[in-house]
Order: sequence, then structure tokens, then C-alpha cells
Amino acid sequence: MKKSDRTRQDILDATASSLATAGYTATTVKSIAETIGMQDASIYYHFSSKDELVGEVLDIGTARAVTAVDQALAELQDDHDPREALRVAIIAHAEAVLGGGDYPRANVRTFGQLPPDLTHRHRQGHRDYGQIWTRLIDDGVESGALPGDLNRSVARLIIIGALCWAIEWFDAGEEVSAADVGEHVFQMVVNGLSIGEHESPAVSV
Amino acid sequence: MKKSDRTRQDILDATASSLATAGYTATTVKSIAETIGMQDASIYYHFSSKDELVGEVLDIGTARAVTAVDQALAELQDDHDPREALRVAIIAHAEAVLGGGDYPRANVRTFGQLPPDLTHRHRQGHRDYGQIWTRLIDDGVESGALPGDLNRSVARLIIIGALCWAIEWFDAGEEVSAADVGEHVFQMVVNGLSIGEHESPAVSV
DNA sequence: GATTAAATCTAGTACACACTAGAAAAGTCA
DNA sequence: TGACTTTTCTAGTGTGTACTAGATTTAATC
Repeated sequence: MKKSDRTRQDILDATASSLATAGYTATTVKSIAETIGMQDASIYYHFSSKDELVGEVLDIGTARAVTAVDQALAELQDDHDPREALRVAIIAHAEAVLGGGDYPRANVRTFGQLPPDLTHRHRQGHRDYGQIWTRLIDDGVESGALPGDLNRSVARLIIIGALCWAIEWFDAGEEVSAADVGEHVFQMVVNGLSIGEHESPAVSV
Repeated sequence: MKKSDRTRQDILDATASSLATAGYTATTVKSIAETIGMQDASIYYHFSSKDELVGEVLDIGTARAVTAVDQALAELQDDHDPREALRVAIIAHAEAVLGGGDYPRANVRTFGQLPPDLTHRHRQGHRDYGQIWTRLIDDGVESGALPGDLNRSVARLIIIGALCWAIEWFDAGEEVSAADVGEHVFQMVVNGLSIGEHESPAVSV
């Protein structure tokens, strides 16, 4: 029992790592087996198919991202500014996806390259995740912190897009940290480029 | 001579369409041949390999996007606001990638799923394209329209990210047009969510 | 209409892939 | 130790892929 759980975990880790760096197609059952020093056939003792294995990795990735954001929001004070909630959530997402291990990265990286079955399987998970952002934006609009005529779904998708795309260029070794990226996205999305300081409302159009 | 050019164009079009909707892996030489009513082997009379064919499609996509943005900028008046230039460029990009045919869409859609050779081949093209945005942002900073302490490369990548990710959810049939998406991205990135109207500078923080 | 060149097809090769069956090995516990 | 279970391996299958060689057809030219 113990041995099996350990090996299973190794397989999941190796798959997550490969998905995050090489993508879905380049992640072969053989390559996964090689990284953990096994024969490819042995994988099938633990998982019934490649896609079941990949699906489980993606599930874990979604769960971790959701947990990271939920946890960050839970730590806020009760009387927080709705914009502060958005800021905290954006930074938590950035850290989870850019610096938080292979599982959430695998999720974002393979988005769009998955076979139809897997895409469909995870559509609900993505919808649930989108709900978090929808709620944050709704709170902002209702409290008057965000404009009432805002196209909320477009706003949500642009925020997520800016964050998800960062995985294509973000380099963990550079001077910009994952939290920095989140901070920048927040500043741009909520306050705009035109405002250098958070507190400065002066915009000349 | 004439026949060959025509067939060659059909192959390119079919490949662009398949790449834009199905991605790199699902775009097989056989499927391309089928869509234009040929045998797969006949493709190799016109192109020496799948990747040479795909590479040419991506080159065309890059060129079209660059042309669209350049043209939009060229139509500006000489004394334009640097922010207006950014706005026009963002909208032109959005229209090229979301509504402008299969070639630019193929480019964005397959980004991140390409084999190493093709990725490397197009790195320069992407860098050149990034240069356009770098220049626009630099102009904004130097003219004082954008803040001097702005992290310009992060800003550039966030703009491109928000636009590129839109391809994952944008539906041409919906009520939001490609230009609308561009307009939203511009509003958010330059003025921020907090401002409902373009002209209204009132931000209460 | 005959000759040549261009374009496509038929029929195949080689390879990588996910996956299977059954034997062998490793671990567990009396 | 010996019986039993769990885990891994060896050796293979079938399928889909990019790609090739050479015959065959279609088009262009004189």
C-alpha cells in the first residue's frame, strides 16, 4: 500500500513537471516513466490511461490555484476595500501560477492543447474558478468602487488573460517576482497605466 | 505554373484554418490534404515538410498582424496623443487576431505548442512585433502621458497577454466585437477599471 | 496530335505513440 | 522459510504519423 502511493505520487509529479514545461503532446508516457526510472508499461498499473493521469494532474492544479486565492481572501479583514480583495486575489493567482509549483503551471500551460475529452472534463472546473473573479468584480461594482457600466465578463477575461499569458514569458530567475507581476496587473487593470502612484487620481485625457 | 500557385495557396489556407481552430498537433498532413480533396503525399510536391508549411503560415500571420498595426498607426494625424496611438494599435491587433482571418489566429493559437525548431524560428518575428509595442510605450513615457516609473516590459507583456488570451474565449458570433475587446483592453490598461467614461478622470481611492 | 513538363496518385516505409498480456521480481506476513 | 500479494518488467500489438519512390495522370507547348 505504501509503495504504491509513493510511486503514484512520483508519477503525478513527473507528469505535472513535464506538462508545465513541455506541454501535452511532448509529455509521453514513456518520457514520464523515464524521469522516474521505470518502464512505460508500469505506469498503467497506477493509471488506466494517459488522459486519466493528465486529468488528475490538472484537477490538482485547479484545486491548488483555487485554494491559494480563497486562502488569500480569507485573510482579509472584514471591512476591506473591494479593490483590495481584487488585488490580493490577483497576486495570489500570479504566485500560484508563476511560482507555485508545477501543477497550476501545467494547467495554464496546456490550456488549449488538450484533446476534446479533457477539455470538456475541465470546463466545469474553469467555470468555477471564473466564478471567484466574477464575484470579486460584482462586489466592486455594487460597492461603487468599479463603474456600473463595466462589461464584467470581458473585464474578468482580460484579467485572467493577462495573468495566464505571463506564464509564456515569466522567468523565475529574473528580477521581477511573481508577486510583482500580480501587482503590475492589478495596477494596470484597476488604476491604469496613466497613474504612476496608487493614490494619485490625476489623469489628463 | 498557375495551377501550382493556386494549389499552394489552398494548402496554406487549409493549414491556417486548421491551426487556428484545432492547434498544431491535430493539424495533420492528411487532414490538410482531405480538406482540399487531395492525397496527403501530394502536399509534399509543394512543401518539403509539415513544419516548413506551418512555418510559412505563421510567417504570413505575423506579417498580417504587423501590417494591420502599422497601417492603423500610419493613418493617425501627426500631432496625435501617444495614448491615442496605443489605442489604435491595440484595436488593430485585436481585430487582426480575433476577426482577421485564420493566419494571425493560427499564430496566437499555436504559440506554446510548437516543436522547438519552429519556436526558435519565430522568436525573431515575435521580438520584432514586440518592438512595435515597446516603441509605443516608450513614446507614452517620454511624452509624459505614461508614468516614468513604469516597468515597460511588464506593461507590454500584459497588454499583449490580455489580447492574445482573448482568442481562447472570444466568440465571433457574440455581441462583443473584436474592436470592442480592443477598446476594453485599452480602457483597462490605460485608464483602469475604476474609470467608467474615457473622459472622466475622477478616481476615488 | 505528339512531346515534354507539371502535378497528383498509389503504395508503401519507418517510427513514435498509447496501451496490453503474461512472466518475473519484490515486498509482506504467517 | 514459504505462501501470498503487490508491483514492475519483458515483449509485444495496433494505430496514426510524417514522409518517400515511382507510376500515372493532367496540363502546356510546339
